[in-house]
Amino acid sequence: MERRRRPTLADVARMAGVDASLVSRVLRNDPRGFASAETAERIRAAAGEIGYRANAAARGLRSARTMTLGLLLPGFSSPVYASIAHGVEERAGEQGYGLVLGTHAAGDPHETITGMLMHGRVDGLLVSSGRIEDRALRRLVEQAPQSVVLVNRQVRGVAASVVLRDADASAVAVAHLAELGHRRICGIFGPRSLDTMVRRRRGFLAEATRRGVEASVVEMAERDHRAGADGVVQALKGGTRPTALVAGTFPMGVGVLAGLHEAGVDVPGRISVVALHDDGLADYLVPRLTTVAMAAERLGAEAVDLAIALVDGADPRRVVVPDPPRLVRRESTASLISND
Amino acid sequence: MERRRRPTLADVARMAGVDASLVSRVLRNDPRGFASAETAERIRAAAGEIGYRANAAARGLRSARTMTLGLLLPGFSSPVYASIAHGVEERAGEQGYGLVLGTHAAGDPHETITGMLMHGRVDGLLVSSGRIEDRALRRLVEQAPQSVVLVNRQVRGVAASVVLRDADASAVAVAHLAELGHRRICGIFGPRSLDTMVRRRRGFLAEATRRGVEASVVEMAERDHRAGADGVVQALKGGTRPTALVAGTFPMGVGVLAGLHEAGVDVPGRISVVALHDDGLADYLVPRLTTVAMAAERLGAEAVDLAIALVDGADPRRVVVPDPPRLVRRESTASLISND
DNA sequence: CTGTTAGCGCTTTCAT
DNA sequence: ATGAAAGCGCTAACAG
Repeated sequence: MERRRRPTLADVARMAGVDASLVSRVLRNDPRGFASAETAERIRAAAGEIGYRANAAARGLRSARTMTLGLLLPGFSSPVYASIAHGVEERAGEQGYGLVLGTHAAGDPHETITGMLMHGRVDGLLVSSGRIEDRALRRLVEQAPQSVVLVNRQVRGVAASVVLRDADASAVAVAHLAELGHRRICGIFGPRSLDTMVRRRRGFLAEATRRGVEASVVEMAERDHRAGADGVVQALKGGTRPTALVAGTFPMGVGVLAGLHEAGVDVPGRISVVALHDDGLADYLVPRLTTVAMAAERLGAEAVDLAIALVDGADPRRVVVPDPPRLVRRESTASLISND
Repeated sequence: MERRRRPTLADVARMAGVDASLVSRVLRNDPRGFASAETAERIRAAAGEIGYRANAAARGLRSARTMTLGLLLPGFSSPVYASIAHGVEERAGEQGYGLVLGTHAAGDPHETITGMLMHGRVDGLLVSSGRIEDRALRRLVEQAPQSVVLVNRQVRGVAASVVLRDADASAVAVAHLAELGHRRICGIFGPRSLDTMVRRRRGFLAEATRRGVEASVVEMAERDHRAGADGVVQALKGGTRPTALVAGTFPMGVGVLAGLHEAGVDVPGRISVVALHDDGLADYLVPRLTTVAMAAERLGAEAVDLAIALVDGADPRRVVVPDPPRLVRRESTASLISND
């Protein structure tokens, strides 16, 4: 079977009886080179007929722009990453950018990311991963300061980042519980090596103090289902006997529910539970899980905008997505009926 | 701030006192051009010192190979897609291929995919999505028969595809339930427009027949949490009074559990539940969900291998991942204690 | 309004 | 074992 050659600019030019450069300008709507309406039409018709598509490599080589962004994720497992990826993809598409995905489930993460950037495969890189060490990131940014945006993370020495209002999200959770009458609340968070966790924890403690609520914190090494379930054991073991639990991530919230069920504790009868970050799954848990929704998709979108701005020469900056965290009340929280 | 130019082959060549073409050969270990050990060492040293990285666009332009594969997904939500993506990413990495991701959450899916291929951004395309219509796929394959691999899907007229043993997975679920003594089983599946669903349904009915079990089927328009929960209502409404339910997907299984809880039906006391496809979440549901695990990651890996083979000129073929579906017994299934 | 020219950085014959 | 030269397909500067 003959594999026919992909049509090139020259083919279109020949067909329309004009020069290739004119075809290039017309097809890109280059403002510096208007063709007569008639010629333009002829060119477009020719291009359409033979199904011309500009070769991305040639274009990239010439213009030193790939119109592609890289997104580095730790994996696809967590719903937050799924949301971020979705937001990134959508916004990138709107802006005419393609998306190269890298998870560093496999191989050396630092090699993966530097590779994408250094080979010129992408114009900018969105790094949304807690697993890459701060100093690797700083080194990378030294080499390519105009190309790296941190997503859902802040690192000293990296000037371009986008984060959510994590502290406020915790505050919303605590406020909700306090209004339901809870006076002893335990927060179960992930490791302090993640700055999201640091902010959520800080917001949690601050709001508790503000409201005169007794707060305790359990710190887990991970932030997945298991960490939530294991965290429950620790939360119940202490002498504080909390009547409400705040889970630092959505998966932890799922684990907390499972852990409490395992321990024979009724939710929300005896203990109320709120998780930070919302997900569609919440409606199908038993009981339906009350959450604090944050704008994870917008986080991705803002990161894309920032990355493109950097590529265009703008100065790096730190963005906080302004959307206020929003309580999604379901069945895992209830008024405290004193049971001391 | 001076943005220093990225080093090129010529830079390395100048530094090592040789020609650029030699540098190219040495750095790629081109078998046709051996340099003396000493020269090669000098070249490598120079490249290392200035941090030379081949420009992907130039390389792609010249060699008409991008060393990049495209993966089209409907989204990141479902755990199966997450697994497939993970398998694809890992295997692509091992083979030296990059990965361009496209979901068609945004925009016209057909445009998204043809675009990636037609602009020469990718050497091959893995399509793992039920949302693209068969005829769009056939049209695409006509244009680029050596570049498209269907993942977890088969379409008439598309010769390259990789699928799992869906029918066998259903059979494993039915066999398990039959062995526990269940004689009336209802399967809740997604739409018949998805060939995975057709195969799972067929396997379900075949195994039921083989074992002399009374089987009924509920067909839902979707295959997500909600479809599972809604499916339960239908399953319980009929006169068949099943003692066990098979959910066509993992999310449906989650929904089934939720729906049964809502209906006040004890699992596994009154009804047993099995879901097709496994996920880590299963251990954190109430009750822990029994599943049939399929090799979704390997599905992705096999798709990558097939795509690369096609690019290298091999003939398209249909692959069935041989790994047998495997029962993961948890708490949502139990022996039938007669309750007629 | 349109054509000419040069060259992005690399790989690949073909010489030597 | 190494070099010279051509060119992948496109865009951009400059002419006209």
